[in-house]
Amino acid sequence: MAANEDIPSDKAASVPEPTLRRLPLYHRVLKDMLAGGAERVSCTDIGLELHLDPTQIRKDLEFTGVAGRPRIGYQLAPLIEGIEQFLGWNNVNEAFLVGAGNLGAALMGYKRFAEYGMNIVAAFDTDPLKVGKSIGGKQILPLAKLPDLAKRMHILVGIITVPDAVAQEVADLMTAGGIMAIWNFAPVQLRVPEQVIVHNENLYCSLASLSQKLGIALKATGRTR
Amino acid sequence: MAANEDIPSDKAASVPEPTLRRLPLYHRVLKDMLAGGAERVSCTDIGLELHLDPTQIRKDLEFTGVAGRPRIGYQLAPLIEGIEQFLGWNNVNEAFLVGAGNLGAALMGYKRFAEYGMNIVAAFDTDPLKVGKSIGGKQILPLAKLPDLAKRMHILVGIITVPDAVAQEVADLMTAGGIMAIWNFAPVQLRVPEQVIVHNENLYCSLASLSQKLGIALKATGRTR
DNA sequence: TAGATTGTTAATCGATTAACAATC
DNA sequence: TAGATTGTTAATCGATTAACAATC
Repeated sequence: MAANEDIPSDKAASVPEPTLRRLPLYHRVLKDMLAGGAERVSCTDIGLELHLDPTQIRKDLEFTGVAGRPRIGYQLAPLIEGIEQFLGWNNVNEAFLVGAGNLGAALMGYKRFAEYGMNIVAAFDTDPLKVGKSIGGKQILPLAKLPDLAKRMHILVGIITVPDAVAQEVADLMTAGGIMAIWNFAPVQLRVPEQVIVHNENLYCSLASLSQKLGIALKATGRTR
Repeated sequence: MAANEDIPSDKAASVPEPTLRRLPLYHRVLKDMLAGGAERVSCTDIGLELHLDPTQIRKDLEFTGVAGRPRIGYQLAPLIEGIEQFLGWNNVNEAFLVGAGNLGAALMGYKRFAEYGMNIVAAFDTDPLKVGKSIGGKQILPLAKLPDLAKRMHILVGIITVPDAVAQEVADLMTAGGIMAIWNFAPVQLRVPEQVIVHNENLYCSLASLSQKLGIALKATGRTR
């Protein structure tokens, strides 16, 4: 219990989730400003753009290790670079996507994922009509080949965009293939070995929050549905 | 400063966002249990399923107003009903979706949105090749018609699945049509009148969080990319 | 009865916000 | 110089977790 050292990796591990989710927002704003010809930026400027508190932004930016200068603000270019570095966007992760339906195709078409540190290198499906074709320049392969290929290519990220009923099965194939992080779009609680990171993108949960707020707002203004 | 009354609408307005996002998870688990023939459930059971703390679940469920009984737990059917009631899933909101690309098509295909209180009634696009067709039984109409139609049909929810560059323009059309809540999938900060609720579904932000965690995990286990 | 579970109050934890000295 | 902005510490706020009496 002696020390509470600032081992860098420990520090990185302790980044608050909200900070992690705000950094990409700053990144985008900063890029826009740079494109607009600016060279420097203050937290006040960013805050105005995103409706966020400048102090919070300053605290978030501190995690990147990029320093600003009092009265001057931050140099745009190094700050952008610092965020990219911190979020690991320079080390691109290769990913396999399973489920070449509409959602899968949409993700395969997100050209800018590569800029954000992820590159979908292939897709998998069980539908014989889809296998063999390609979307956005990425081949669709038979699902059965996933574990072997993942191992051979050292793929560490898997994206699940299949119907609920088969999501667990797909997750099993992924972990069998050595995949360490799963981005799961199926509204299902996946059971995976504990070292595997799962990120659930459950649209029903987002929707619930949105419609509950709308309900409250309508009630407040006296409207009814 | 006299009282701090428990006006129901005030209470509803103060539901913590995390609670709002967990309730749909409970709902799904409870539905599964009901389908499996169970009649009652304890918070311990739910917690085991979702890897969540039973006390937290109990606190969340309290918001719905459904009471459990010590030693017995909650009756499944009334609890499910209570969550649906609380989240407003009985009052289905009609929604317009703009951007009939892959992502838009995927959302139009989510058959179960209706169960979760939202029904996409039509889509809009500017692409003449898409206008006039339909996806999932929903017509694709020319974007220019949105404001009028939204007003006439009293549509209150808009979903934006267009490319970044035109998202603001679409948001403007939506607010012009009286839309009160926007579910925005474009990674863009929308400027809207302050009474309009915006929910950003920024996949880049989710991705950032996932890949940063993966980076940490790899560093911890000594692996490199 | 004994013990599991609810409902609720108190303690902890972590993130946001405020305050302010340092400084360019 | 004066004043804006950073960096950092302290205060506040809100959510999670722990504790425990009530009760079935």
